Amino acid sequence: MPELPEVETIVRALRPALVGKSILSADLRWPRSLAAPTPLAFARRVKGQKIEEVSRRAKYFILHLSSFSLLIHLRMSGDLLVKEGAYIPAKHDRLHLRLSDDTTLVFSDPRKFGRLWLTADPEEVLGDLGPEPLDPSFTPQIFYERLHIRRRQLKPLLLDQTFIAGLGNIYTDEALHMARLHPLAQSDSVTAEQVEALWRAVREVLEEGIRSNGTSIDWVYRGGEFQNQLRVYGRAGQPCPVCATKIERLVIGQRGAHFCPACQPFKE
DNA sequence: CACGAGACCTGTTCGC
DNA sequence: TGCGAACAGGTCTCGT
Repeated sequence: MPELPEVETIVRALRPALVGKSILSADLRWPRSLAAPTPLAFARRVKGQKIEEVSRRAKYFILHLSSFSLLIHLRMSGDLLVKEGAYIPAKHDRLHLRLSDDTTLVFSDPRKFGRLWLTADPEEVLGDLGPEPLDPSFTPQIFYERLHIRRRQLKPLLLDQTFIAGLGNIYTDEALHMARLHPLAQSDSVTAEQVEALWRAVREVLEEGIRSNGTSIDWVYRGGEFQNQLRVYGRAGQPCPVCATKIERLVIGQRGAHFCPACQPFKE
């Protein structure tokens, strides 16, 4: 589920419920969700830690603890919620953190792809991430340079978290459509004007997504509204909102890519 | 370096 | 109704 806007939505929702609380105990219900350290060390180190702040980097949720950072990547189906009082574990719960105000932070993850890291040095996990697209330091000039250093198809490149951090399958398709660029276009052949359009589109779809509290589709529902504004994602066969041409779907890098063949013509 | 395929997982939906 | 295939918001690793 979660791309940058969904993770940002969760951060904003959970921050007031978590900051200032202490962790009384951990119940790791699916050990393989934990990337590091070992389950035993995790339980020992996390106990008694105070939650100082909650933030996000790319699609990573970050709990800043007294002496560690707990990083959580939700991958395809992960979710984080805070439950009040005595809590009955649910089927897909992978971690419970019992908190000092009689609440429980629950990491739920049906597909078990999500990962947790408890580390004193978050850079070990986050170090290879590319620029944060909504950060002021991410400029069209930097974007142009990065696009032109390599020769890659645009769609897989935008999904590459070392190239740009936070985009996933929905928002890349939406951004490429808004910028009128074909998902298979070569990164080093986009003009400065096209880069400018893509730069603006990436930021616009992410900001729109955040304003809508993210996208909720299928059985994973978070209360977001952005699914009602999708222009191409998941709309194969339906009319393009701009020109009414039928949206097409291609598989690129094993991911579905949705685009309008008229608005996003393929050259070369 | 760029790209495709396979793995990791469970659940839902679609076609016959 | 049943049953297998396809598909799903992500990322890693391996082979060409």
